[in-house]
Amino acid sequence: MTAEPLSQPAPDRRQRRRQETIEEVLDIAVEIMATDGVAGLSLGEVARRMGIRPPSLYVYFPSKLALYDALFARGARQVHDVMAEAYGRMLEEATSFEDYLYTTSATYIRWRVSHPVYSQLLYWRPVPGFTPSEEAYAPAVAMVQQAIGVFREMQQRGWLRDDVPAEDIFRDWTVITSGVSSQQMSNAPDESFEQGRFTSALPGLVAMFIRHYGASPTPATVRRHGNVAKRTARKR
Amino acid sequence: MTAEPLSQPAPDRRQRRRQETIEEVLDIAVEIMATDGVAGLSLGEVARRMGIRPPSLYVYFPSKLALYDALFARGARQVHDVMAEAYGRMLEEATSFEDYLYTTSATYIRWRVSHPVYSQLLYWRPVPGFTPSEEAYAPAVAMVQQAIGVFREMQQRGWLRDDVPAEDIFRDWTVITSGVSSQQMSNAPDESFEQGRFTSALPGLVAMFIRHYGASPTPATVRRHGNVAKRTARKR
DNA sequence: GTCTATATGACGATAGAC
DNA sequence: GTCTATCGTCATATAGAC
Repeated sequence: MTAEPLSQPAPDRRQRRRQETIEEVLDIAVEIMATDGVAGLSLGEVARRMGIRPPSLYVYFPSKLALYDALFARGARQVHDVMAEAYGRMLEEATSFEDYLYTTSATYIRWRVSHPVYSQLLYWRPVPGFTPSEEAYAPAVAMVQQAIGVFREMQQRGWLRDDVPAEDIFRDWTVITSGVSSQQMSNAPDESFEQGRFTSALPGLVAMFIRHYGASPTPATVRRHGNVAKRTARKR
Repeated sequence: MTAEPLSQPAPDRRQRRRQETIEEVLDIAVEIMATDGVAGLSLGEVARRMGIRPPSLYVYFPSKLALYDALFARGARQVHDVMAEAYGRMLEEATSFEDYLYTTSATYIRWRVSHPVYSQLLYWRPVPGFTPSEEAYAPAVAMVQQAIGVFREMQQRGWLRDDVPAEDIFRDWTVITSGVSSQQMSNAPDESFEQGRFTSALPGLVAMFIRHYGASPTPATVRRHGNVAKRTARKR
């Protein structure tokens, strides 16, 4: 019948405090991986930078692999959220397939090159013995499904060829986006998205892709979504 | 004045024996990295599999990083040699830019997906603190220069647009080849080049690339190198 | 060139006191 | 939830005998 004594914080407050500590561990882990490599993460170094002793970390993570899994989950959720926002917004705002494709893929590539640690953990699997759990991986699956759904919508708008399955067109586009990200991070990791020697090739690659996969607009499409005539293939 | 005693082998023979041991170390190191990850290589495990003790390895490599450097050099030289052969042969045999581009890039991607360990070491740098020496890196530089030179030759043959620098066109093409390699190794590393879900997209990507960067053949070009009319952009 | 012995240290993880 | 103490393992690397 009495209120919670001050020395025993309410469960939700304790929970929140715990979550804050977990976030701090993840932040510091990312910092360490940025300098020592993804596989160079060590619990001792995390504890040292937090000003605690290594065994205390086991209150929050049962093992080092569990920490990697939490990092994977965090990265997958972040990129999912960023892309879900971009997909949704551009579905409303895009005036052409070129507009849609450039904006969303620039968002994706910018995230990857500005989060190289997550990018390596999520896409390159450099940690021996670590495989992400199904829960951690789920946002990545959702992101792909949403992206394919948007490509289908593009086909229905008449912005995209519909004689090829949306899955295949999307697969080809992932080759481009992952190629730009990979080349930029491998060859010039210190260049920003704006000045990168590979990221700056993106507009040209979008144009190439649309010349191949873009559909000629019907008059109805033009009326609904504006003039996209510039996308039409030039005769050589 | 006397011949070399049997217990003191001639210097060249000793040298050869030494080189054989070095090659064995490299072979076993690759085996270990294939299962334990590139960063999971350990000298103790190498020694165990060779049936020797860890200190004996220091006769051949002064440090673990030196071993990584030798592995990098070996991989860079291998892919250089494979590609130099392909470039040279296709310069003579190719009947079209499509023919040239598909064959050489298939060679490159096949090497990468069938040598995932070297591919990670050369392109993803997963080892904390390791940077390849200039000598080890040299074949990679030579390979890029040769490839750009071939693209220039393609421009002179009239197979490739010459209103864009060969360097830029080649950069765009590396985005495609590294994208296919990266996606295939990340998402389905156990699929072969022939049946891979991304590698099998290569012909379509070649077609897309040529639709954008291919040049219309002049009559003289056709006379010299055969009919390439099929590469001409279709009117939509 | 190979060995034994050893220096030196990090690592992940657990037990149990407070 | 944090600590001390510790276990067990493995690592790279060196010294010096044979």
